Amino acid sequence: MPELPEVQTTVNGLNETVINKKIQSLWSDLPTKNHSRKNEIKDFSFWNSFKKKVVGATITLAQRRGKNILIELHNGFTILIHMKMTGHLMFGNYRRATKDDGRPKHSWTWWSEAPELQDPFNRFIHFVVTFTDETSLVFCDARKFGSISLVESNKTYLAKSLKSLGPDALEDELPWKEIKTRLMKQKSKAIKSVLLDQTLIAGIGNIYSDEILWLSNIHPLRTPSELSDIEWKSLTNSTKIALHKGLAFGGDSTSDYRNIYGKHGEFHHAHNAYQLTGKKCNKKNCKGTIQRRVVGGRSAHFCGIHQK
DNA sequence: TGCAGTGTTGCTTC
DNA sequence: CGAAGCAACACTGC
Repeated sequence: MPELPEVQTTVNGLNETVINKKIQSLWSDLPTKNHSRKNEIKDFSFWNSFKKKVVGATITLAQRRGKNILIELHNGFTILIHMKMTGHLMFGNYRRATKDDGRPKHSWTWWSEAPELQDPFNRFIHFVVTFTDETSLVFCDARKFGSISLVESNKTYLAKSLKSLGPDALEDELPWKEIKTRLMKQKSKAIKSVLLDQTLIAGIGNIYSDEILWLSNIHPLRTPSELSDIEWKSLTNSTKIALHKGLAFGGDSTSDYRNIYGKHGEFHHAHNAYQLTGKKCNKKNCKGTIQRRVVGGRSAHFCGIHQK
């Protein structure tokens, strides 16, 4: 489930692999006629105009805003990718699978000789950028929730998915007072839900919100209006710690996340709360047990003893 | 076997 | 207006 650390890991990988590569061709099995998602490649007519603008272009830079990936091209356009729940990008020597690969066509559309890129999830590759040197960037997305679109690079602020984003959760100059002011805009909602609101602060998802609240000793049902300044400072500090820890572990592969080289992240071995229902709380001297409870339609995992 | 659960976002409904 | 529910999709686990 790509959240800020996973998206940043992917963006770092893109900058290590695809910069200055020229796009030779595009393939996708997502576009269908008259898809309701206009301005995404899922819509057949958009896919045709997308190809016209992107084929022949050279990649100059990859960036992240919240959970969005921006791939800038030299020709003034930027490819916008959101991985949603199960998406991930991988780079390598891929080719269309053939009968000789010994696998049923329907379960293995693209193939790579590299052992680390031979992943069962590869049967969910739905979008492929092939470069002039015959390497490829593939987008793998089991549930097809991901979105791919195109914007003019100097008008990214107009893109629907970007214009309403709050400040980035990893922005260096984001003091606790700023976070307090932003999150107080939803002062009577559960803090768990408020942390997930991308318009208030961008990049936090369900995994890291659980970890942040566990670290800052705050119960997920507390509301912003109840928090003391000490707790706001703690929340701010914990946000940085949890996200940097996720980054240091190369992201979280609880679900199907892979980095650009096809490797798992390791953060799911380092959780203190997320999906640890029934486990003893790891907090020093805490006798609590992790419990699960639905908050604002999402599952929250927390320790009912030290999170108050 | 069947169905709840899994995350993210945006749209619809009340 | 805001909150709640649902759709997009596929697979896992009970």
